[in-house]
Amino acid sequence: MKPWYITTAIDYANGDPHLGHALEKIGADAIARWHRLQGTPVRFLMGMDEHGQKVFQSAQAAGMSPQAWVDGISTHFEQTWLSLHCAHDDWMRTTEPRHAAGVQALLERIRERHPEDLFVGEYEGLYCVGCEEFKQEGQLVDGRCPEHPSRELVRTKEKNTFFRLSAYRDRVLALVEANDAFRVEPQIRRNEILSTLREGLQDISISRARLPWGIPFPGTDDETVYVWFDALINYLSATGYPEAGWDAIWPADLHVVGKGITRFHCIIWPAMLLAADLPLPKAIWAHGYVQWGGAKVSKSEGSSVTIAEGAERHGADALRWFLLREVGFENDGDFTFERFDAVYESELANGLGNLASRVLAMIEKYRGGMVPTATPAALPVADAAVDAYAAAMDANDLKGAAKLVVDVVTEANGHITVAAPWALAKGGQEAELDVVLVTLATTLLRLSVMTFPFMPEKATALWNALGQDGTPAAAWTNAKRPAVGGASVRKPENLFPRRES
RNA sequence: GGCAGGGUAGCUCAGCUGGUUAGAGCACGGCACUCAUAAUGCCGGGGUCGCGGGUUCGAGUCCCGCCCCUGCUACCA
Repeated sequence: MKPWYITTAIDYANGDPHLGHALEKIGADAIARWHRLQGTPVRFLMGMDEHGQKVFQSAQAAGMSPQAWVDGISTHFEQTWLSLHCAHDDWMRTTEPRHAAGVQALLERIRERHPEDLFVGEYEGLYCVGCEEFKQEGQLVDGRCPEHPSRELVRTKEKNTFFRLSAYRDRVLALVEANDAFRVEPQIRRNEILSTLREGLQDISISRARLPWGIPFPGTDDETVYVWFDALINYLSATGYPEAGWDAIWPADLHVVGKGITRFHCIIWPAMLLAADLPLPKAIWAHGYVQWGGAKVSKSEGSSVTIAEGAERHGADALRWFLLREVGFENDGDFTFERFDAVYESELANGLGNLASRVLAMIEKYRGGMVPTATPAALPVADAAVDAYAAAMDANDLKGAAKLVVDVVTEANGHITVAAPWALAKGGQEAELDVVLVTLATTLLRLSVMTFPFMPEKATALWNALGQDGTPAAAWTNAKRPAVGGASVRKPENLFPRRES
């Protein structure tokens, strides 16, 4: 059975991972876990983009070989994602031989199927000797390189191989308009892509002369593949392409990317695949950015919170929860410690954590730790939340799904007040008390399943506290029809301890 | 400049095709309860709905103008 194949953008090996990267990986991980929750085999790809001018320069500046430089960065990124409980199945690095093989095979395939789409042309631009790279008009300040204002820019010509992107404009436009086999989401991003396509496309240069740090361009002496063209292909090369078996994984079901790189994923990448006569990914999801006190967090130089600081505050799962619940996976959102602390305390410590604590304590106190086998009472919000949650997760509405979790917690707390189990115990109303306790335990079981994609460690702790073995990783049927009657519970350490202060 | 999306309580946001006193969560104040992580539940204070016109019996919700914010308009990655 073909796995459900999800990818994140590969990060450029030229700096440290920051919260902006983290949102993407965590969101994609939550989506991957949601599919696994339903028993679907999933393949989750993450990785690193390790070629290009800037990497080469950074390595030189650090006095290292490019490979040693990217080796260190790759390890650092992967460890960071693992520490945030992102459970990828494959870690692709564009400096791996399997990737170079995929890139060259794809180029050769395009040349074979549509030879007219690859042609030699001349690239002309303003070259800064200080930076050793071409500058765009928009990058210039007073007609000079902002990094080296004392140097003259040199108008230079370079022979490059071009990809006839313009030839695919109509087909890509039709696909994006149809929004069926190839979907661009959310809609605001789709609209941007549509307007870009309607304005028309230019052919793009896809090779670089004089840059040794890259994949050799097939059929040339000294050219390397332009880093973006190379990078996009990682999604395909990670399937093993062109080795047998790649089509058991490809096409991707979802590429998760940042809103800043939709042009590459929604226009260039499908055009490349069309040129190669290969299937297109089913969907692209472009998330927004994390801001730090209203300012951009990405690309800045440590002026904002680090991932380590964020994870240390209340734990990795709490950081995951906050990013998906408060920042969100569609629009931009703000990260502040004030907000993080407030959400942690109200929703996790006082909300979910305290609910688990009081319910488990009552089951221990009134029933010796055994969940009664009575039939649970209906809780309208919780019962409806299961389907609503599934719909939200299917739509990548992680914020909405998280809100449903909070709604269920709120309803359960209200139910306790109304049912007053302590009064039932005092009055000897044993049957009624059984119903209340099994209803609450059932709700907790549901919550442990629903929170698993967001907070896998905490969800598992709750699952185990309810006497369940293993993890809720594939337990969606238990959310729909939870059965905990007869289970032996044990109250765990506080799931979400309040902060000492 | 063009295109797109926004500007609603201290903060984060809901408000569909215009209609009774503009809503939620957090924060804040009061009350209740005791199973619980001094948690929870109930009640309450708090808003010129960016600004100015207009249409209408009636506009946060439609039209015009203006101000402000964000993104896309780049072969940077």
